Amino acid sequence: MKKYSIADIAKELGVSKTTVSFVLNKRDKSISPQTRKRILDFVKKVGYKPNSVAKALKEGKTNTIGYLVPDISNPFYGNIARKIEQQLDDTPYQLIIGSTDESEQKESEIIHSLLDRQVDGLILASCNIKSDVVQAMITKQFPLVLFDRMDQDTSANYIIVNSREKISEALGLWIDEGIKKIGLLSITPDISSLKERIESFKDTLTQKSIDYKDEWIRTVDKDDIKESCYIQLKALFSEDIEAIFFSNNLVCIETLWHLKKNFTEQIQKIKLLSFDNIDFFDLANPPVNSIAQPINEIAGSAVKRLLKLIKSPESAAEVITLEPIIIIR
Amino acid sequence: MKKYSIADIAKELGVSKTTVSFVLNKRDKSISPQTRKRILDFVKKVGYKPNSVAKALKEGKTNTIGYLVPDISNPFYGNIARKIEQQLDDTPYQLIIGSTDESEQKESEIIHSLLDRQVDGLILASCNIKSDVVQAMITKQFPLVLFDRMDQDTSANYIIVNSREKISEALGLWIDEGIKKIGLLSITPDISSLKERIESFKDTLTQKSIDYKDEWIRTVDKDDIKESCYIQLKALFSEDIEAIFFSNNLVCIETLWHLKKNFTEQIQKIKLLSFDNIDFFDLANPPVNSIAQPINEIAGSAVKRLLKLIKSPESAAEVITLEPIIIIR
DNA sequence: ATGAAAGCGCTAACAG
DNA sequence: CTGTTAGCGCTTTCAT
Repeated sequence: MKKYSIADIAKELGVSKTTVSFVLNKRDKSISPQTRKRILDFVKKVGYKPNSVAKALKEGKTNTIGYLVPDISNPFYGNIARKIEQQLDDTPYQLIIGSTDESEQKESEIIHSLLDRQVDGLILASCNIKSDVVQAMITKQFPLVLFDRMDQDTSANYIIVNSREKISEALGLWIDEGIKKIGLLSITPDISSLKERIESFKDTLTQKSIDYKDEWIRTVDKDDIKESCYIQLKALFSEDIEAIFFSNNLVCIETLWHLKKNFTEQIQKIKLLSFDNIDFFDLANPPVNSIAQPINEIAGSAVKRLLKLIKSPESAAEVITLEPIIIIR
Repeated sequence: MKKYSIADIAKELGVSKTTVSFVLNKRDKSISPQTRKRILDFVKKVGYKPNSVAKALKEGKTNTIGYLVPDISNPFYGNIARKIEQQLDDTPYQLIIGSTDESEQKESEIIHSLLDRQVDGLILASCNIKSDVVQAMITKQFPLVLFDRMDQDTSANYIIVNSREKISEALGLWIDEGIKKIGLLSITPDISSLKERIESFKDTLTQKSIDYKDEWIRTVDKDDIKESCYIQLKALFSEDIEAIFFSNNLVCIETLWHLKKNFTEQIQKIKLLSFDNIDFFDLANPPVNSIAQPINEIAGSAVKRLLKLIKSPESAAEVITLEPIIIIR
């Protein structure tokens, strides 16, 4: 079964490439029904498939979009990938994915590769928005949607989640119950969203006149999560903390593990609230309340915005703010 | 900052495209050092990047490979995706991913699209290996690696996991403890791997002279997991089952949920073993033993085999069998 | 209603 | 050591 090109078909049928191309692209108006039928029949018979690479070269458009995140196997990014795919389902676009491993170097390499491949747009959770590559894309008005992380100094198209109010609301629930000693555990807060969550935590407590000590706000070293988390937890428990807020699910998961292995006596007492939901929090011991990022909306807005940008790359930068969802268990 | 092509560079520098192309592709041998330097400097200055689409058209090779699975947000497929990416890291290849949703129709559409895009190879967890598209790829010797599912009638390149022995071994542990009444819960077993796991279960019990009734082997309807799982569990518990083996993690997770919500009295008694590991099984109540598929090896073998096939597509079909790992908790 | 031909950006065989 | 040129498969303008 050889591979047919438009030229092959044209030759075999004794017509011109133009005619074949017209028929294939439904610019039929000017083609006689007989010719059209002959072409269509032949195409079906030999199972002709257009070569999208050639088309892409000609049209300067590949109908692919890039999706670049720190780690595609992280459920948060994985679920968004899935939703993006679904959004793209009835468009001609297909997704190229990449994981950066939080390495700026790797991010830059992949972006370059994606750009060389002429992707039509990019959805990116960047580990450094200030990097040359990212800044260059923005300057050149390359269709780019940033999510999950934000840089205040950089005006661009963002999809961000407003953590402030929901964090305040969720903590308020505890405070209403009479809980006073609330700790915070975060992974090294080197990206904007984590910092914001920590700020919101502090602000909420201040605003609701709940005292807290700086020792109750602790950071887990991201290069040694297990050990570091253990140390921080020990510190928190020694202060008789009643409840812990986690700036993301990584530390919370680790904490659940330590509770089971090393702090069983705490399980009945401690209350947990994590930013970023995972279904398993429902089954955990103790159950974990969470503030879930709206995966569907993030994916939906990102795609919608990106397709718009691909159509009109010069449209003004826009920040889309989404609300997370509190899940009480 | 305009976009430069090789032709532009050649013109600006008063040399020919060939010269530029040679320099860029390190076929420098015949180019004078001065010319080379001039070109290299200019290229760096204007930030020239080759257009891979044009290159792909010319060379008939896109340096992309497809990864098509039922659901990229499923941790099993997500983790494999990640590992594949890592394997591909120091090759020129990039991954295009897709989710089929277990729909043959969707699978076929995406495969067509990938083929039109001239992907150089495909790693596929097919929902129907007997389908026309898949069979056509095999016939045409398109570089294809199948994993996770197998069709006995189809000779092709497979990466499969040998569930038999480890299932037998893991069940043996229970039997040695004196456990006699073991049930099985599976999602509708419409793919080869699930069927094999169920067979292994039966064979093991028979071989070890452990009686079981057909009512202890139950199927959860995949279109209504929650409700159906509840019904099947009720049936199992009414038979005073002591332990349950799950053919994959989906049903096991659902069961953990039901145990917590509807069968709390069973939590202390029941033993669980699931095929497919997730880290959370460690934290679950009760803890879940599991038989983990060797994610790294699957990804590694798949990539290795595929790259080989891309180089020599006519090489004979090969079935690579990997061993899972028992995790006791 | 149909065809000829140019051109997208690149590589490489061939010529000089 | 460097340039000319054809061609990858497609779309599209301009002729006929």
